Amino acid sequence: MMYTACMAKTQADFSLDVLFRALADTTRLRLLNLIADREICVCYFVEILKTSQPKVSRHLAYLRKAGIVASRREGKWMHYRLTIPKDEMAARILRETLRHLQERPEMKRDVARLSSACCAPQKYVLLQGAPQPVLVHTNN
Amino acid sequence: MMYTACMAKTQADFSLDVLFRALADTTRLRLLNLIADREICVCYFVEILKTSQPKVSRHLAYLRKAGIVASRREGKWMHYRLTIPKDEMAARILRETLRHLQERPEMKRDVARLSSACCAPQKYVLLQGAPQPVLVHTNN
DNA sequence: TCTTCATATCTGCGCTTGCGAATATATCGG
DNA sequence: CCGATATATTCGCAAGCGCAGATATGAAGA
Repeated sequence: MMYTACMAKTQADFSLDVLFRALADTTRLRLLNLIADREICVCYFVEILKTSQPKVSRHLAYLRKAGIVASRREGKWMHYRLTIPKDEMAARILRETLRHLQERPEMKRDVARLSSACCAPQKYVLLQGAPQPVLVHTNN
Repeated sequence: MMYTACMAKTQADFSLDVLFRALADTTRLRLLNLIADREICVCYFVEILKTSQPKVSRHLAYLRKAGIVASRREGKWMHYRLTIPKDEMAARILRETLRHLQERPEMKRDVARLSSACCAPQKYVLLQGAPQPVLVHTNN
């Protein structure tokens, strides 16, 4: 039987290493940190991480297939948000990880850059007219 | 500058994704679970995981380079033990992960098999004369 | 020194992953 | 329908990883 990351979402056969593979990349950790407590659209990731749009999309797709984020389309824009895995242990580890990430200087810097980009989107050509990130309540 | 996993041990430039890559494999998770609270020699891993010795050695080397385990030679035998990373966040995530692993049925089964192998090593040809695992105190 | 045992490393192969570049899809306004 | 914009996917390549099998190293004993 072929085994893909997206099949690991059920409680019974979830294996932790799927989660860890998803977390084992700096770009994805930065994305997750930004996404942790707000719904945010792709163009902001591109702007904050100062990287290419396909790269961001690819990593977001990876996280989506791993069941950690979900997306929602609103017109031209795609909004991404965190989805806590059903598996209790995975959920705990993910929450703990996000909590720790938020203490890291580089991660704080990303969030700060996001705020300033939202306050002055006219400075960022790509962000003009883009829907602003929205803080959400998660059971952190 | 070349960047290798073993360089990530210092507090300053430690990146979490190194830890996550080390955890992103089922064999390594099983090894870590067995190693979590005892010092144990390679031949037991081979016997419990029912896999090849080179495979076990390779994964142990991977964990060693990631700074998660350390080894000690005693005559012919190599003993492996857990080493909590210096980085506080990595340490916490690792401890939390190990705690969770211990609740998983497959992981419990491994530990049970280890006990029975230790109680009756004469049943296991490869383990005759091998030094028995020793429980250790970690700051879990 | 020769042999044996325990463990580590190397070799070659296939699979996965990450990347940039190019291209495709989807939505919107005209 | 057409062009522009936002995002996703595909392609080709290079690097990394996991594996089995073979070989090397290191320690102990005859």
